[in-house]
Amino acid sequence: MEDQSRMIQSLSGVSLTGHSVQGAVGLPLPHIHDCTDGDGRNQDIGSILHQIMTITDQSLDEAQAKKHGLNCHRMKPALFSVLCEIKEKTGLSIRGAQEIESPDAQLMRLDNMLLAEGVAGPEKGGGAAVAAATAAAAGGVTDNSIEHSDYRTKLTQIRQIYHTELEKYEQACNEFTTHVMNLLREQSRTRPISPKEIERMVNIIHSKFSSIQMQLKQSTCEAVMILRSRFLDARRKRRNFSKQATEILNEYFYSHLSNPYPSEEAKEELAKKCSINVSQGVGSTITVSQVSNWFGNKRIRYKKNIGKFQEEANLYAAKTAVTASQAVAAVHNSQDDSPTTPNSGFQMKDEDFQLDAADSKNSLLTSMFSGSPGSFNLPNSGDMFKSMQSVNGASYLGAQVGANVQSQGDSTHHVISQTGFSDGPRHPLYSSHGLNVNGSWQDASRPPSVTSPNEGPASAHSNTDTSN
DNA sequence: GGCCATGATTTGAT
DNA sequence: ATCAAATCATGGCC
Repeated sequence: MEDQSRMIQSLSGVSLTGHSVQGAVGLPLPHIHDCTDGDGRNQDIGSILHQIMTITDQSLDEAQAKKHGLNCHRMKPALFSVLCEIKEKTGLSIRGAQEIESPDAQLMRLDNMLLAEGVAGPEKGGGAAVAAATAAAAGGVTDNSIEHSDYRTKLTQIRQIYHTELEKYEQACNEFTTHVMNLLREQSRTRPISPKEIERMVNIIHSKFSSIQMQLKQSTCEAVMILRSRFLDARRKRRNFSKQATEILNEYFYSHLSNPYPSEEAKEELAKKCSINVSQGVGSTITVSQVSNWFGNKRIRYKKNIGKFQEEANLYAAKTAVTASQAVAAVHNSQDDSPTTPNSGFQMKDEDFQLDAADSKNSLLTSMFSGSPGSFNLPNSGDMFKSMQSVNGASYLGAQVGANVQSQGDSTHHVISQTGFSDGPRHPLYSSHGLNVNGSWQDASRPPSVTSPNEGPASAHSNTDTSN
C-alpha cells in the first residue's frame, strides 16, 4: 500500500515533470477541464489513478469496462511510459544486486576441455588432440598417439550426439525466446513492459538455456572421460606382441647380450621395426616405452633364469649370425650397390646386421670356447653348456654358424676397422660378456644413454637418419 | 580352472 | 630419467 501511494505521489508530482511524460503531456488535452493550468492536469491524472487503484475492488465486468475506458484514455501512453520507467528503476535496483555477471569460468573450462578432447571444434585433428590429451593423461606415456578405431568411433558418436543436442537446445532456446518475446509484446499493451525488460527476460531465458547447455557439456565431458578411462583400461590389458615383433626384439637382445640396453634411438628403431607390419594388418604398433618394458622384463627374466633362455639364446645367436653372414657377404660381393638384403626386409640395416653379427659371433664364440653364450661366471654355467650341446640344432649350429664365423672373420674386422671399432673396455671378439658375478651386466654399470659401448658408430642406431 | 608366459605397473635406488 | 626388482593382470595353452 505504501508503494502505491508512493507511486501516486511520484506520478502526480515528480514524474510528470520528467521527459518521458513531456511529449504526452505536451499534446493538446481537450478533455481537460476549463482550467488549463497544472492543477487541472493533476486532477485529471489523479482521477485516472484512482480508477486504476480501485479497479481491483470492482467486479469483473465493471473492471473490464473501466479497463477499456482507461485503455482508450488519451493519457494512457504517458502514464504507461511513466509506469514503465518506475518499474524499470525498481526492477533494476532489486535485480541489479543479484545479477553479478561473472564470466562463466566453468563454462569456459568445459568448452576448452571439449575442444581439447576433439568433441568441440573442427572435425579433423580431433583425433590427434584426443590422442595427445589421452597420452598426457596416461601419466607420462607420451610417446605414442592413440591409434584405436573403437576409441575414435565412440568419440565420433559422442561428438555427434553432442552437436545434435546442442543444436536442439539452441533451437529450443530461440523458439522459446521468440515465444516469450511475442507474449511480452502482446502483454505490453496491457501492462507496463519496457523493451529493457524484454531484453532482460531474453537474457534470463538464455542463461537458463546455457545452464542446460552446461549440463550437456558436462555430461559430454564425463562421457569422454569414461570412454578414455575404459580405453586406458583396455590398453592396460596385455596383448601379446606379434611373433615378428618378439623376434626382432629377441634378435636385438641376444645380439647385444653383453649390454642389452638399447639407446633411445635404438628403441625407436626397434619400435618402428616392430610396428612395420601393422600397415599390412599384422600385429599392432609397439611404442618406445613398450620396447623399454620389454627389455626391462627380458633382462630381469633372462638374468633370473639363464638356463631357461639358453635355447632361445642359441637360436637367435645362430639366426643373427646367419643373417649377418648373408648381409656381410652381400656387402662383400658388391661393396656399395648391394642389390638385396636377404632375410632382413629392412634395407637400411646392413650395417646394423654387420655389427650385430660381430656381437652375436661373440656370443657364439664365447659359448664355444667357454661354455655358452653369456656364461657370465654364473654358477649354473655348466648346465648351460650342457643345454647348449643338447640343443637340437647343435651340430647345425656348430657347422653352419662356425663356418659363418670363420668366413666372416675378416669381414668382421673389416666392419670394425671401418667403423673405428677397435678397442674398448673389452676385447671385441673373444671377451666373455654379459652378466658378472654381481648379476649385473658387465658393460652396464650405467647403461649408455646414446649407444651401447660395444656398438660402433655405424651401429643400428646411427644409420637410421642418414639412410632416409 | 590351473598354470605358465608375458606385457604393464609400481616401487625404490641411483 | 632410467634402471632392477617385485608384483599385477591378462592371454593362451593344457
